[in-house]
Amino acid sequence: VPPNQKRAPRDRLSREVVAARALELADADGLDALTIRRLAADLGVTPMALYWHFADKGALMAGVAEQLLGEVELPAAADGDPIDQLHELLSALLRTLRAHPRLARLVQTEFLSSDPGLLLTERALSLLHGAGFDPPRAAQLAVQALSTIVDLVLAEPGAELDVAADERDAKVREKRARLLTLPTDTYPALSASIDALTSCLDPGGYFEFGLDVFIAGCRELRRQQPAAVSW
Amino acid sequence: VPPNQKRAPRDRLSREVVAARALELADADGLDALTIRRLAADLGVTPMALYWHFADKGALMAGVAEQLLGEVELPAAADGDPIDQLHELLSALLRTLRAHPRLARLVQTEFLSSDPGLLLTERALSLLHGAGFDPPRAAQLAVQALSTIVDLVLAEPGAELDVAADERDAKVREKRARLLTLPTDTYPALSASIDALTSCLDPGGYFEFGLDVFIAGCRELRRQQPAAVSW
DNA sequence: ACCTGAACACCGTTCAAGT
DNA sequence: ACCTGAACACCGTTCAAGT
Repeated sequence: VPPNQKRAPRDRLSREVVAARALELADADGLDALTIRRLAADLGVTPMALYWHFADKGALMAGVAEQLLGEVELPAAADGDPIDQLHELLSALLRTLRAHPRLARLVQTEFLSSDPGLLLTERALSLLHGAGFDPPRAAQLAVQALSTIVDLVLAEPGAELDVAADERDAKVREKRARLLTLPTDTYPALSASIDALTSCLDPGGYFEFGLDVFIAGCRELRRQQPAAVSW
Repeated sequence: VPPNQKRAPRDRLSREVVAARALELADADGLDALTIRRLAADLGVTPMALYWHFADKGALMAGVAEQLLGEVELPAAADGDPIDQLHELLSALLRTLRAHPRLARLVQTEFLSSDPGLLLTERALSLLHGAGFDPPRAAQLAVQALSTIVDLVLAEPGAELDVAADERDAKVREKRARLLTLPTDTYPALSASIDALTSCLDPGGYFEFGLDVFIAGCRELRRQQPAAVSW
């Protein structure tokens, strides 16, 4: 529930201001709280006003995803190991998603629905091809790479992204409490991992390690690939 | 839209039959089509009847996830390389999710909310600990492993799991058509990968490769870990 | 071109009541 | 214990109308 700051009283709407406000709203209260009607009220306008700028809710969501992915600072094209460059590309995406963790879930399905998303995919794809993967494998790895980044953000221990910020602590405590009731004889490893599953002492290390698993997998599988072919 | 097969006329409801029918409904028409009211109508009962068996929709969803994860055939505990065993464990999950791809998205958030999910997590966790990862890293990798499997199912090219089965082909064609309009000079790699992004010639190979990336990453990072400690 | 207003179909859920 | 019935608050969206 954000401070109901009405925007500048009576200027015109546009795709950009609608998407930008939607992004703020979802940042604060979560994706599920982002409804046409709430957003319209927040913008001081009738729900139907939004339908002038977006065909339907799906288009609005795509617009929000576009806005978000537009914030990713694509690293300059360089030479050197393509897998190293992929690592940097994914880090750039990660930085943006970490700034808007509640929107990560949305982006998951919208990488191919806007220019910034397509550009990101293009870069990943081209780097993986440069690394020697054939077209279907490069395509698969590109998608999997982006998904992995999204998942890391969504699964950060203790983040609880599906509730509003002020309910987070309560939800974490409840989750911990439930895990603490588990019988330690049937769930020994789990019982010993409750802390690690419900809080993140070192977020930097968490994200680095998660990204490294994927990158290490790519490096390893590259060796088993035939030499690069042009497509 | 499934053939509206009313169930046996007037027997009692139970958590199990409700969850089972919900699973069938979501299998056929997708998760978004699984509403309390539709499910109730399908079961020949008032919406409110379901609230006797489940506290709210979230609990119903958790029940469906439990039903689904209960179908996973956990491999017998064995000795041998723990990472090999993890591979088998993940393959078992993959088999179940491939049989119910539209439910994969649901399962993503419910691994820790039912016995079968907890057992799966426990096994993964314990194998990763056995492989030499410290508790926080083992916990992270366990979660990441399960997420990776889910993502592979969700992202299978051409699956289009968010629409009903009979709309799938139309949606794939539309997606292809949109990608085909992209300028090939700014999206060269993407333009060359349209087939790979919209259809899966060899699903078996797709899933095997996707799983291998993760497993290879685990093997690689294990070397950089200190020796196993007990916790 | 841009927005309002009223209406529709659908949703999850509460609360009281039936058997 | 198990289910119904009526009601409420909220959704996305259509359609006609205003300026």
